[in-house]
Amino acid sequence: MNRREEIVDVAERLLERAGPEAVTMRRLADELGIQAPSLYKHVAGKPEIEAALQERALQRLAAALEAAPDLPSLAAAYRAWALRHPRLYEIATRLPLARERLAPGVEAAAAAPLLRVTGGDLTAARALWGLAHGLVDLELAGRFPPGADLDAVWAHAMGKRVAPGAGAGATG
Amino acid sequence: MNRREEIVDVAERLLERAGPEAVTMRRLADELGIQAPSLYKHVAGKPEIEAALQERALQRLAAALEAAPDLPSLAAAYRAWALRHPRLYEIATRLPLARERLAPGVEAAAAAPLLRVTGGDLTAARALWGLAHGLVDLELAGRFPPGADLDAVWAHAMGKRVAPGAGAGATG
DNA sequence: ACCGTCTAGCTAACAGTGTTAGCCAAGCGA
DNA sequence: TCGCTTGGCTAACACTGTTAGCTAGACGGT
Repeated sequence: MNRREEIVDVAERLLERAGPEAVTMRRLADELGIQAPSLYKHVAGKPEIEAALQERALQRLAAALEAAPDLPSLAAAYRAWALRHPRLYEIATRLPLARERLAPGVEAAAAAPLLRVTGGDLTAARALWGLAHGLVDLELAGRFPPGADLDAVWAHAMGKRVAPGAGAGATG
Repeated sequence: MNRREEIVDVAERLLERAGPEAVTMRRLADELGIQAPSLYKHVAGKPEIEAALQERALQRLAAALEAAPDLPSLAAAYRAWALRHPRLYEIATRLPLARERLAPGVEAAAAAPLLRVTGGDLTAARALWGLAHGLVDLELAGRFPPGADLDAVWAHAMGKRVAPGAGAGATG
């Protein structure tokens, strides 16, 4: 339908299949059978495409966390989604949030599952987010030594809590 | 002395003063009064420069953490250094570790302060790193809402621990 | 049926990126 | 003095995002 959405679709496929450096204006145009400058008839520039991808990634992440009933399963879901969609996770998380371009409610929707698990405690939810994000980010960057038992790290981190009154639980 | 080190020096200054997108081969050459291709007489390519910067950043971070006696002051030192040197922190942490190019001991030196604070517990140290890194990374990316009380988040996170038997402590 | 306008494509071009090839002057050891 | 190595140089290539300007076709109004 919308050519703009078509462009973002292609960008998302390209990002997941070939990595961020493959998401190039000319490559996008190729994939659509047009020339690169024609993209600018539908999109202001590459940053706008990236912002659209970021919004999608946040929505996907939020959807993946929605079903988790408690802290351990939320942690597992968070990590699992990030590992399955590393490029999307990166773009969701590394890019400074373009809050103006972002459709309203997207940020809140992504935050909701964390807040639910901390019983509405905002500070605890932010700490939990930091913890989960940090572990995932370091794992994705290959920063833990090759043999590191990350399941144990997650279990330890979530078991020792961050959220008040949550129980311990193995993750993988 | 070594022209190679001179190049990395300039790269570091440029990175901190003008941001990563300013660290360009031609800009580096300009700063040294030579032409860009001449850089390749001393350096294999840009990735090598980035690896050298990453190594430096790790050493600087390790030095900043060295003096911290306990968990709360370590957390404060970690956050303070990252906020004061956001570009260096990024390059230390975002780049996949080029372990071969890295001088031996650098990684261990950066990890040591965390391990000390967790009483040698490797799993706890990794969880702690994940927590600190996640909080810092999200803060640097501007991902917490404008009014968020991050001091409280740090206090909560570190107070509720991750390391066994550490006490609570305000951070800012 | 014609006229005008808007849409969505096109080519050519620009400034910038990392990088390679090939030339050349200066220094230095045998 | 010869020859080699060092560290510069210019020119060029393939790539990046982006702009200007042209044009074919569709659509609506008179």
